[in-house]
Amino acid sequence: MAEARERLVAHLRVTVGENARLGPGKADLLEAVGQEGSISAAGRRLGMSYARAWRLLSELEVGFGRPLVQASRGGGGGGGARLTPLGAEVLAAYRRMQVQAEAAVAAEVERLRALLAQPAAEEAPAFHEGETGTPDQ
Amino acid sequence: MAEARERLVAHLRVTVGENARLGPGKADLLEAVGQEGSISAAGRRLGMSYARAWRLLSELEVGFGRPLVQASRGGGGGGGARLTPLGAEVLAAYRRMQVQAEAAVAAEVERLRALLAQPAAEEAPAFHEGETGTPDQ
DNA sequence: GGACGTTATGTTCCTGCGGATATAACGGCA
DNA sequence: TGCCGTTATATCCGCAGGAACATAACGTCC
Repeated sequence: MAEARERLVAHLRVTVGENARLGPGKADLLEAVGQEGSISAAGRRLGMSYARAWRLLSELEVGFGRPLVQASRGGGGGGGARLTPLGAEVLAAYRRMQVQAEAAVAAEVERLRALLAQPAAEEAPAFHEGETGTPDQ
Repeated sequence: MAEARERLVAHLRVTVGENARLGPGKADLLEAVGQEGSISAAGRRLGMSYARAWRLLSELEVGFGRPLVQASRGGGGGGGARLTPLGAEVLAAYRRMQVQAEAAVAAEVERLRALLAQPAAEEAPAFHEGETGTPDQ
């Protein structure tokens, strides 16, 4: 579900507040944390180090002003992490946006794909002329 | 118009063919080339080196199988570049997708922005339990 | 013919980012 | 009372990617 990112036709990155940026990577990470119940397990599943996973979540927390993940040390299994209500809400919102954006874009992508398939159709070799709108600056 | 990229709420990156990836950076570059009539002038305007601008355009050409920009050396003003019909079409399609995606996403972004504004509303401190779905792997 | 500005590459240097590693704290559990 | 796996940091290292620089070719204009 995270590797499918390679096959998405449209990748979406949204800027919510001033510093709160959310893209496919952090969305997948939130999802993995919610499913695995652990930051380190989520990192392993996504092929990233715990340190990086933690840093990404920390960036989210800074950006949103409060934590999207609530973690605990010690205890059964050593500890764990789960999404806060805010975290779950943010993840769900991102997934909805992703679906909507992909739908909104599908037609144009299809057009582009068709253009890409065309075998070039010789274009007039004429061109040039030095009208450099605003030369140096 | 290129600096406004910082203020976009939704950044869109589309994958058209196998290797043809198009995001805000290359879209702005295509636009600048079309307006300036020169790769180097476009690079200057976007604050990137000519080498980088050329490399990005080359990536596009490889990805789409044929050039989106037609350039010429020598002549009045030293040479120049203009968008091919394909290049203009691709740029226009990307701008349309960007607008549509942003519209499709606007409502959810507004919801998220509202969540971000909320002053936290104390959340139940209860959590934990060690159900590590798929532990190591 | 020389100057000029651009295209078109290659090469070298530098820096930021990610990965790996180390360490400490934590708290159920055997 | 150790043990264990996790959270939470800090530090160091390697490398990819960008910037800067160098060079050559090109064609029009003076």
